[in-house]
Amino acid sequence: MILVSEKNSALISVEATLKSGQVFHWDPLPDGSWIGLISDHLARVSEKNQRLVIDQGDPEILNRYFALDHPLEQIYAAFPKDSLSQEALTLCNGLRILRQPRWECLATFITSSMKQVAHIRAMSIAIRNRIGTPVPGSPHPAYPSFERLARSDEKTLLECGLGYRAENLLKTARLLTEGSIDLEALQKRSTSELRTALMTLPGVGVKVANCVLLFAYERLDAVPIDVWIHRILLAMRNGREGTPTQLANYARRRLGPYAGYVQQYLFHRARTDKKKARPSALKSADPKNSYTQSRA
DNA sequence: CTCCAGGTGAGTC
DNA sequence: GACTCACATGGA
Repeated sequence: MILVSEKNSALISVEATLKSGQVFHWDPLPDGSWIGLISDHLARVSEKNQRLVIDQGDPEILNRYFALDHPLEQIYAAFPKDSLSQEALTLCNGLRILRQPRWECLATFITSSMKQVAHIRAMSIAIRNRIGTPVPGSPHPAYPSFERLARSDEKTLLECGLGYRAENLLKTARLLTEGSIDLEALQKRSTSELRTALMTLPGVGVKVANCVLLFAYERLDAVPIDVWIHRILLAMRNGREGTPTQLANYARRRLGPYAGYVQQYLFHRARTDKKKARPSALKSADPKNSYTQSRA
């Protein structure tokens, strides 16, 4: 057992990080630890005193994956001062934006459209069980490479519950196999060039592209705007609607230099809120939603 | 039963 | 650019 983050005291909440809807490839074990695959690298981790404990796996790979070098103090200092952002910060303290393998992240988010987090995970596990490559000790096979997935067919993916997303995932896997786009080489491009390139792939619109930018390319200012974040932005604007472009600009200004981080805290907070912050709850004149009055 | 979910792409103005 | 609509699936 290795206490990785002891030296630099890197704060982390493993549970918030792994359950925040940025990754779908970890399973909780009865003893409180988590087992998962990073590509085909098997790892088991747990948490002690808000520090990462590596029970199994390569520390170098895991350090990088869990982004223990992200300057959380600096990121927290840059959080907006409104009460909703500050509440999310308190409730999700230690949540880190991962550095995920590009393809896995891209593939899972192509399947994410109009699906709940639990469904996305279910589809991913179905794909892994069906056409993934087995890894000894792992509860599920590794996610198939794009070359491997490209050799599959639409019928198989439909049987994994993908519905209309099957065609998009298959086409994207085939484009990558043909070499039309090199996911690794794209790392060197500017954020906007990278976003444009990703959006040429079937099933990748601006929201999925921003997820991949944030979760796999370390563009910490990228803000995916899904239905939850859309609702929150509206509340921050006192209900004032806007075009997608206007809301994106607003989010960037309002959430600051680490807008992607703030967004993930807001997203996780909203989804795990015991009060079940449904659309109606956010729009209501409930005095608890006092953040609607605050300004950064 | 209806409603919703980490949206996208095609058609249209 | 922005708006409208269809698109499969499964849980609440």
